[in-house]
Amino acid sequence: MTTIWDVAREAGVSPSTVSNVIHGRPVVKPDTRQRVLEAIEKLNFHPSRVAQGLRQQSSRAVGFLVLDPNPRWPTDPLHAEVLAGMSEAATEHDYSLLLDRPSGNGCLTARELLQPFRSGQIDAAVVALAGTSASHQHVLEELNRADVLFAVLEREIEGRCAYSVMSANADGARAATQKLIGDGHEQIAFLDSEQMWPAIELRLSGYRRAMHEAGLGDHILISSSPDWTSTGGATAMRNLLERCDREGRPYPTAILAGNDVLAVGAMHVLRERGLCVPANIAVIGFDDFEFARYVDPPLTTVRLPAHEMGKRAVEMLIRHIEGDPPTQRKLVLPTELVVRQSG
Amino acid sequence: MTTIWDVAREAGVSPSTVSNVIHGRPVVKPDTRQRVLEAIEKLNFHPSRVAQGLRQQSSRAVGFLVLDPNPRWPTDPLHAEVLAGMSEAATEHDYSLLLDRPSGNGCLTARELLQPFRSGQIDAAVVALAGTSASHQHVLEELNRADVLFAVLEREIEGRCAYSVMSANADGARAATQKLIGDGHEQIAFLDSEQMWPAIELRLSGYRRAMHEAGLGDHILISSSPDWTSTGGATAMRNLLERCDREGRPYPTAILAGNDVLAVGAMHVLRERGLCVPANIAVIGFDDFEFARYVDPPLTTVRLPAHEMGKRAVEMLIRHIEGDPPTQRKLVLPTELVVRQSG
DNA sequence: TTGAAAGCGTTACCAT
DNA sequence: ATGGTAACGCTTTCAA
Repeated sequence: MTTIWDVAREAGVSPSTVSNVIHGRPVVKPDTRQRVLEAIEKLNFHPSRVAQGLRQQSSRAVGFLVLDPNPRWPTDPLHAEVLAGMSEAATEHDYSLLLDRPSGNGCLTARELLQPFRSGQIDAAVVALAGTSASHQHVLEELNRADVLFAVLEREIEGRCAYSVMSANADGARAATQKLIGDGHEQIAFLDSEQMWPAIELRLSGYRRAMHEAGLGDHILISSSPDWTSTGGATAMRNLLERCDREGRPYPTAILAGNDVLAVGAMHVLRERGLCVPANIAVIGFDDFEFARYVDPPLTTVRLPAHEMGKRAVEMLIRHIEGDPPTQRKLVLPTELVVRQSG
Repeated sequence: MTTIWDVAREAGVSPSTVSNVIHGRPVVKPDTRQRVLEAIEKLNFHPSRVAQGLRQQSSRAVGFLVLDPNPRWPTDPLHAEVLAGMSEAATEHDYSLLLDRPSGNGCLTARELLQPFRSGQIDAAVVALAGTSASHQHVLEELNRADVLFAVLEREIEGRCAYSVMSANADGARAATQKLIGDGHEQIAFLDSEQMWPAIELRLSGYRRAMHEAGLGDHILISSSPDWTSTGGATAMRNLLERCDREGRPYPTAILAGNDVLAVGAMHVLRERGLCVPANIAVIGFDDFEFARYVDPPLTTVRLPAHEMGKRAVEMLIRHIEGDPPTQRKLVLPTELVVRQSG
């Protein structure tokens, strides 16, 4: 491996000078700098980030800590979009991005959680929570107690080095529900999942609120998918219809799905049953993922600024690391109802 | 930061002994080990991966080097699936996963490319190429010359530390085309993209071959999307139809899309024009991404073992790192035609 | 403006 | 079975 010593020797200077050149410190005389740069080029030298990390006690890397128990989480469009945003911000600031899914089957220890921080792999992390508020409370407490730097997605949080980046989930769900109510719907069902997730609690509350506000509290109807896949969404939809059949009550005339992936599965089942969207049942999704406008009929949905969330989260963390901590500890980005044809 | 020295002091032993315990070396006496483990627990000690990396000249990290010029690459279902597979394998072997998209706007230098290796951030990388064979040839040469360990996706490669993990793209495309021909289609168009990509060259060749074999060489018809999004696929489809209109020739009766994402956009346009799939035009996709079975009509497509490719690639690399290099330098995984209803 | 040397946390060798 | 110590490659004083 080529080291800073090799470069120093080649350029006839000391390692300190090479270091100064690398970091663009203005102390070096122009022609010395020139000699050093040439040596670097000639020897094809890259400073060891590892040695730098050790010496400076900082890795210039941020982690993506995904607590989702689903090992295939990167294929979830929302996660992917967040990741893309994170990657963009990291690249811009010359930070590395480390993927960190704790091997834990869900119930992970504080040790596991803190390992990447404590071992110096990352300076900070963006945390994607899974489970109910209650269940991940301890995770946040551990992170806070450990005094590590992190940003949580879709969840409020206090703490010395804690940031939160959210979107207006409740508002979005409320707006979507109100839209349906405005269209004359009264039987509006919500599709969520047994796999809880902070944003879903908020979306659910927005739906509930809108229903109550319209005096439709008695019509609140929820069906849960086993997971966050389209197949799960189909299952939830089927269960819902069967429950109505069994209880002899009319089908809902509108569905608000916890996300677009679920909505896609639900629409598939409706088509199977010969139910027409939106004529027989209106469907609204959540997230506005890439395919929302390409399903048939094009999906009305609540747009979530996922890319921006990832980007902003990383930017906040990097600013904090570089000694210019954002004063805004909590960022709430707007959602927007995108009306297409499904509802 | 808690160091190995703190643990040593707490347990009343030397750092070397602590190190031996950490690595489970059988030289330590059981009760010494016990004392050390207690100290580790008590002090909440995590060995610094950075220091380990420096000392052992190995980071226990693999990189995902994505040469795709699209910064939103993680949202591509195929990339996401590969990433999921990589993540799974990395986690299993206690390796970290580093995301590495060279900031380069496409034409990246050898320096940039090798930086993560040379700087000790990663021990090896999975490389997702973009562009034509010719255009990325130099990238592979640089990697080979630098003697770094890597696995290329969807591209054959020779080299001391080079592996390749492919799927049977050409076979898949050929089978899909033959299926269409068997169904009586003669006017079969292929949708590709100006953004070339190794697998697409193979898919295209499979299509061409099947057409020629059936004596349909004159009917080969290709329309290119500007990118690999559904919107691009829609554009390519529109262009194709307009070209037929302009030239007064009949529309193709079948479409083989370069991937499912493109197929989705294409089907959208067909629906817009009142063309019925598959009655008027059959559509076959490629990849079998999650939503393939949920579009309307459910998409016939060629399944690609993307998850497994990512997983196997990382496994090969790790075996090589750990001194047990796989003898098989090239892995070809099978594709499979999944017949649903679109074609 | 440049250089010498200590130290970041760990491991591997050589002693004991 | 355990301990002392010199590296690993870099940055950061401090001195020249």
